[in-house]
Amino acid sequence: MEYNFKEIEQKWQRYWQENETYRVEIDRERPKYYVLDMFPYPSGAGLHVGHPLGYIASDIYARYKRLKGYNVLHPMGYDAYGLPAEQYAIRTGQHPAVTTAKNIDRYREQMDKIGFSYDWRREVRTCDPGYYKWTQWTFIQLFNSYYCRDERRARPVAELARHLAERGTRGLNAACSAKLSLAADEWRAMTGREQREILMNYRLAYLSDALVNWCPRLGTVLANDEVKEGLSVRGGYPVVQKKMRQWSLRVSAYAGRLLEGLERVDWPESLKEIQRNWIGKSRGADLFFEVEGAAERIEIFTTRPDTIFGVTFMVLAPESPYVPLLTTPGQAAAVREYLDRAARRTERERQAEVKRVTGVFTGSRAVNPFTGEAIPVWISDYVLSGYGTGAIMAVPAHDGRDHAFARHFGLPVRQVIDDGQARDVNEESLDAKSGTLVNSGPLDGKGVEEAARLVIEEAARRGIGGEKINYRLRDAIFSRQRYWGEPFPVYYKEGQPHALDESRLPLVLPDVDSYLPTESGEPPLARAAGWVAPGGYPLEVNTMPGVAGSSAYYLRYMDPRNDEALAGDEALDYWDSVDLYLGGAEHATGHLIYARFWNMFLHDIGVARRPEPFKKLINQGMIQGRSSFVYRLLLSRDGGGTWEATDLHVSLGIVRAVEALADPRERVARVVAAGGELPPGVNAVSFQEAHVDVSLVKNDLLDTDGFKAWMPELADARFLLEEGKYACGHAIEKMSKSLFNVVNPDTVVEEYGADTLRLYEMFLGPLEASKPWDTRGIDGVHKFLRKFWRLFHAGGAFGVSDAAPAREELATLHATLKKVDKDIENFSFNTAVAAFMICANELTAAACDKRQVLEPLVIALAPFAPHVAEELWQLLGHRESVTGASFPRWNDEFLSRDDFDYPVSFNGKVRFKLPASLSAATAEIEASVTAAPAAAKWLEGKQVKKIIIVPGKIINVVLG
RNA sequence: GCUCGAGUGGUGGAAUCGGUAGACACGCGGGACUUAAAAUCCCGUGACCAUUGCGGUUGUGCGGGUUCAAGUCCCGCCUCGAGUACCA
Repeated sequence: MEYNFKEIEQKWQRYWQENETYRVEIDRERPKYYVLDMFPYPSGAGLHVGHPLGYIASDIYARYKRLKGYNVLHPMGYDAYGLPAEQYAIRTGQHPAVTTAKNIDRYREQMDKIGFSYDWRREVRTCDPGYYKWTQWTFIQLFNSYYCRDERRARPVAELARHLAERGTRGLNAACSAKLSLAADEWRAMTGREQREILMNYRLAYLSDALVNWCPRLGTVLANDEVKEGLSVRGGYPVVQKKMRQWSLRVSAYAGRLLEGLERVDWPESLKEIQRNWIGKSRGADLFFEVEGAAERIEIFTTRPDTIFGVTFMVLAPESPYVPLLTTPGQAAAVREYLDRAARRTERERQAEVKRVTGVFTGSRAVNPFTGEAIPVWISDYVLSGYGTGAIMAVPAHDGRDHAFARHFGLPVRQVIDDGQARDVNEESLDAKSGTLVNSGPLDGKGVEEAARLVIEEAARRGIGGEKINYRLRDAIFSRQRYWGEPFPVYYKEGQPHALDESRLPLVLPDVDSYLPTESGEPPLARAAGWVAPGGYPLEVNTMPGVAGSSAYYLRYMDPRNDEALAGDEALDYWDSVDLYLGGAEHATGHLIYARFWNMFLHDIGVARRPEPFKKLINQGMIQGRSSFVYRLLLSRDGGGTWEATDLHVSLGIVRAVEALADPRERVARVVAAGGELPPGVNAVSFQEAHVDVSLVKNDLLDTDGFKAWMPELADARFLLEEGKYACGHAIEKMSKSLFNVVNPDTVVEEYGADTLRLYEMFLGPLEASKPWDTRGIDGVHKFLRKFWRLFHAGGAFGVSDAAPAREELATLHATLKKVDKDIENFSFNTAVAAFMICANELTAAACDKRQVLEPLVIALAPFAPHVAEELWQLLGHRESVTGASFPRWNDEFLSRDDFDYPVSFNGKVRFKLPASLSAATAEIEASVTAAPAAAKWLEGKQVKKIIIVPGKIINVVLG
């Protein structure tokens, strides 16, 4: 019987569906394990072979854990809100829900063909009202919470209001947008409206006028992680800074906890490093500078308080609130001109011109609190409004950027730190944080660290500053001016936002007649008829960003149909948190920060059971495309002045040979020699490289008939072959439709089967590595499956022997089981597949058909190639599914074969275990030691526990 | 610029704790079976030298170092990739 993968795979996929084999429920008798994939955005292009890489790996692990006896939660769903469906709606008028549902069906169909063990009853879609009810619910909890720094957790805003009523801001240590100081009676004297305005500064979801990334082409604001190098990540459109009234999440309040939490999770070090840099903790001081002739004090943040005696000027960000307060009438015109120019520039332009120094003097002077010296206050866009206080003290001698500014505007430079090397700080700044203080009055002679400490102490004593820790992480802009997203559960009363009553959730996304902004520039939701809360109050017309729906979906999978809570207590207690999360590293500064923040908040309010949502995380690499090329011959009759195209396509080897020649006549002759017929008068040849659809290419050889049929204009194509074959060129590029290098999993499944696809994706290389999809080599794993199948079908028909296996056969089996077990635990799936291949080769060579050997191998192979495993298991006479949850066979007994005294490890290394000392060694070992006198000498008098030898050579000696 | 990571045959990659470098697979060469093809199986395959025979030399980006022993550890470079980018 042949290995008929098509029949087998359809049969078992149907079986799993009909029997709900992967349905999972809470089971207190068994330990739980939660394996999660990052859920996909269902794009119109469908899945290509790169997408399932992580899904296959997590599926193998989930199946393996089931065999180990765990109750495995392994769900899948869709991040269904997003821009492409909305843009498609704008173009075609088709409702994004229709587009999305269609794409989801296609994704599901493709995934089903690969044989995943998801519990599909738990599927979630972020655009489903039953799902986003809880996204909206969480938003209301954020709106009604503030962050208490003393308790380091979120607390109800109602408690904050009580505190303000009793004691004002005294004794209050809370994350806040502004520096507020308020007495209790002041608070009590306020109107309700005024009080709400104050509270808005504390809420974890808050509305404020913020400087935001506005993308005119997309017609929406974007969060920092959605902008790269001044362009939108989606589409690559320019972004400008704009002041707008927007919702934000107070992620910055959690910066410290987000940083510390990284130490408790098992994530790739590189990913943690990215998050650490993004959170960007820096330790320093904040200091206040008086301004001559003004009541205002300028607050700055510096990491270098030790350089305070070197401050020769100050700089404000153009958007700084100090700017209007400190601009003198004489400078007003110049300042306005500078601000106008700064505001007009896109982020991209601003970043491109980093090296160009620009700025303007405010006319005001500040006073250095340590020297009493008056120093000018400037404005420049090299100071960012979003970091620190948006104002700095400039120390040109010890900061490169300040130095460039001082040089450009002729401001003084004063060295206050000496690193012991002769240098001129007028030429180049000395930025290193080491050396001895000079020109610094009482600090002279001190080291940098000590000086910094003394300045902070002195500032604190005088009430003009103190130690300060600053984070780069900023609050997340949380509203989008788009249609296809969660509506905010918010209405406006007297111009102020109020949270909708929870009983009114979900607030369902209404239909609109157009997905474009209104004439007055309002988001599409403003078009919805009757978009008002009870009482006629207008509802919010912004929608939430993508991260809203993707920040707690892993909790919802635990209890996806619960209408009373995000997830019930029983489910939360049992499933706890995600044990293994698999996804791409590109989400490091987006989803993976927001999800941690969101989860920490849900933990604070008693929903999530752990502060960290994802215990272990693995990044699967990207799969790139491998493009193929054909080479069309171009010829010229005037020595290369003008070229004319031919329909002759030349095989790669000939192209290479011709291109290696410099002389045009030799090149022409080479083409003719290869069999190319050229019209008379041709005196130069060249080639035009063109992408060819990779489905027409196999092992770099072109299917020439298929090529002719590919496009009408190629129907008359002719070929210049090598040994009867046309060889294509290739290059590694992004997998993309326009490069004709997209490979769909369906076509691979069609040709080789799902089990081959699964094995091959794993065999391609380490999970974390980025690698190109290269179909050459897929035959190798397919051959393995056929070989494995044949072990059970030695005489053509199925048949295994119940005879006792030989020692060698058992040794092969046990080496394989051990190796595979270890490799799965280390997520080294490529070497696990290799171990199966070695095993199959050895058993084939031994013509082994013993049940005792083959049966355990079926179990071990089941996580990787579940379809063929099920079929063989059934042929072996079992009724129970080998991949079902009720099949926990992968235990110590299954693996423990230490009783084998074979001194053979997997790579064929020979290991002899010796008793306590060398004197007890066998004569053979002594002979080896004699053959290596240097080693023997070194061994003299040492207690030896173990010696590893190869013939005539000692490789490892373990001392006792 | 700063931070992190990686460089191994013709190719993808293995060597998991410092212990026979190149597992496994592709490709390539040779052979068996076959009227033939497919499929399958066997042998060879880092480079150089020697092949009448065991074999010898060299080899993991470059230059040093530690060690009985280095792809692996240390120091200094080179190249490539990723993240970030005026973060005071």
